[in-house]
Amino acid sequence: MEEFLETDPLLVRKKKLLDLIKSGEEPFKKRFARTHIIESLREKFGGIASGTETGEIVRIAGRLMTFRYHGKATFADIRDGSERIQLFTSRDVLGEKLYKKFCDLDIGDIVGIEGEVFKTRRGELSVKVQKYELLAKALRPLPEKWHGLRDIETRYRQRYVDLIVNEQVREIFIIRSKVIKLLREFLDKKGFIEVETPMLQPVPGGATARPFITHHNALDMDLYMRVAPELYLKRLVVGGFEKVYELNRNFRNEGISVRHNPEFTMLEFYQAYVDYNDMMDLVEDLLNYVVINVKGTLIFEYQGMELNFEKPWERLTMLEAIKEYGNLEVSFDMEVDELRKIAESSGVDVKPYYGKGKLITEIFEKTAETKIAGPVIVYDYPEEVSPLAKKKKDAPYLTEHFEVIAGGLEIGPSFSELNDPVDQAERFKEQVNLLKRGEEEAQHYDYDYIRALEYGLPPTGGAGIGIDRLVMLLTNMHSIREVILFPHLRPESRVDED
RNA sequence: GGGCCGUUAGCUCAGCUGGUAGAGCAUCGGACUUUUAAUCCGAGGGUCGCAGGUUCGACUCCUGCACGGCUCACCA
Repeated sequence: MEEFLETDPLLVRKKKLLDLIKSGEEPFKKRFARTHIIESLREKFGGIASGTETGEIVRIAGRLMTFRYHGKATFADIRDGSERIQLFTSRDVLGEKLYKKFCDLDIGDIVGIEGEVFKTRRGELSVKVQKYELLAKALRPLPEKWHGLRDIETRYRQRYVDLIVNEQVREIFIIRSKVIKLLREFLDKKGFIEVETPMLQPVPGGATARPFITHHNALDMDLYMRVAPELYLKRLVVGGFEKVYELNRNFRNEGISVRHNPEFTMLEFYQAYVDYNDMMDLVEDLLNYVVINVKGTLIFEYQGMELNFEKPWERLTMLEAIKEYGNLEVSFDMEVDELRKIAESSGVDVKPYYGKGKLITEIFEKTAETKIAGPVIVYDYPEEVSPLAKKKKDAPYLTEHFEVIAGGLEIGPSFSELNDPVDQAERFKEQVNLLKRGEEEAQHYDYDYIRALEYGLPPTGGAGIGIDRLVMLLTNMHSIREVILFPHLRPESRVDED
C-alpha cells in the first residue's frame, strides 16, 4: 500500500507536534536566555565587512518567517520584537541528524538560536545556527510572505496575525505608545499628578452621550460605565489637587464609525486658577510636544490635508469658523426659524427642541468642521451645548469653551470650568428636561457634584484630548479601528474547531 | 437603522453574456552548500459565506440571512 502523504498544513504540523512529544521532546518550553535582541545585534555588528566571521557566539530568539533551502545548506529569517535577521546553517555546521531536524521546522515556529555572528559575501548580517531549540511549535501557517494579511475583518479579529506579518501595523501601535508616554511626560513635568477615578459610576456625567448600563449584583443596583471622568476630576480640584489628569478609557453607547469606537481613550487634565485662554496655550504646547517628538516636524500631511502645528494656531469663534470654512453667515441675532432653515439646508437633521445654540453648533459641524486642516482653535461654544462650561460675561448665551479641530476631526474640548453651583444646578435641570423629552444623550443631575461645587471649586481650566483621533492624525489613518488594537466587531458566527 | 459594495484553496487574488473552478505564495515529494520574492521538476488541496428559489444545469441570476467595508443617519 502506498504511503499517504498529508499536505494540509494544519494536519502536517499537528503530526509533527505529536512526533516530537513521542520522541520525548518538549515542544513548548518555558524559557530561553537571550544574549541579544536582534536590533542590538545589528547595532553592534552591522558595520562589519562582508565575509567577516566575528567569532562572537550569541543567543537570540524569535519567530521563523521564511526558509530558503539549498540542499545541504539553508537560510532562514527570524524575527523578534525588534527586528529580523538572517539565519544560516548547513549539514556541516549542525551534523546530518540535527540539520535534517532543523529543516523540519515550520514557518511561524518560535525558536531559540545559538551561534556565531557573521556577514555573508553578499553583505547580509547573519547568525550561524550551531545550536537551536524549538521553544513553541506553531500549528497554523502564517499568511503569505509578500502580500501579508489584507482581509480587514481577519486583521481586526486576529490582530495577533496582523501584527506578526504587517510591519506597518506594528509601527502604528508603537507610535500610539509613544504618544501616550509623551503626554504623560509633558504633564508630569508641568507638575500634574495622574489619578484614577471611577469607571463604574452611579450617575453618568461629564459628557453629552448615552452610557452603557451594567448591574452590581451585591448592591443590587445599576451602574453606568463612564462617558467621561470630568466630574470626578473637578471634585479632586475641589479637594485641593490643583493640577490633575487622567488618561484612560471612556465608554459611549452610540454608533460605530470610522471616527467612533464604543470604548475609546481620552486624556483629561485640569488646572486650578486658569481659564480657557490659558488652556489654549497649554494645549498648543502639549500637542506641539507630542507632534515634534513623534513626527520630527510640526507640518505633516493627513489624508490629503496639510496640518501645521506651528504656534500660534488659528483661533476663531464658532461664528467666524462657520463664515471662513463653511461660507455661511449666521448669528445669534437671527430668528430661530431662520437658523432652522439654514441648518436644514446644510443637511442637519433638525429636532424640534433645538435652540439657536444647538442649531449653530450643528451648522458648524456640518459645514465647517470637516474642511479644517488646522489645527484651529474654535472657541465660544453656545451655552446650550456646553452645560459644564462657564458662561461668557458679556454674552451669556455663549460659554468659554473651545475645541481643537485638526484634519477635520474634533481632537478635544476645553473650557473655563463652571464653578458656580447655582448656575450648574440650573444647567443640570435644563439637561434633565431634555432627558425627559427623549434626548437620551442629555446629562443627568448629579447632586453630589453640586454639593462639591458648594464647597468651592477654584477657577479652573480643563481640557480633553481624544487619544485615538490624535494617533489617527499622526499615523495618517482614516479609520479609528486602525489605531485601536482590538476594535469592536460583532462576534464570529462560528470559530473553526478541531 | 438606510443605501452601495464585498465574501472563491491556509494567504493574496483571477474566474466573460449560466455549462459544476484557476494562478502565485504556503504545504507535501524530489534535486541543489551563500540565498534573500532562491531556483528547477512533480503532487495534493475547494460544501465558491449560509439557506432557499429559478433553470436540463448556478461561483455566475433572484430572495432572505450572517459577517465585513464605505457612506448617510446617529454621535463632543
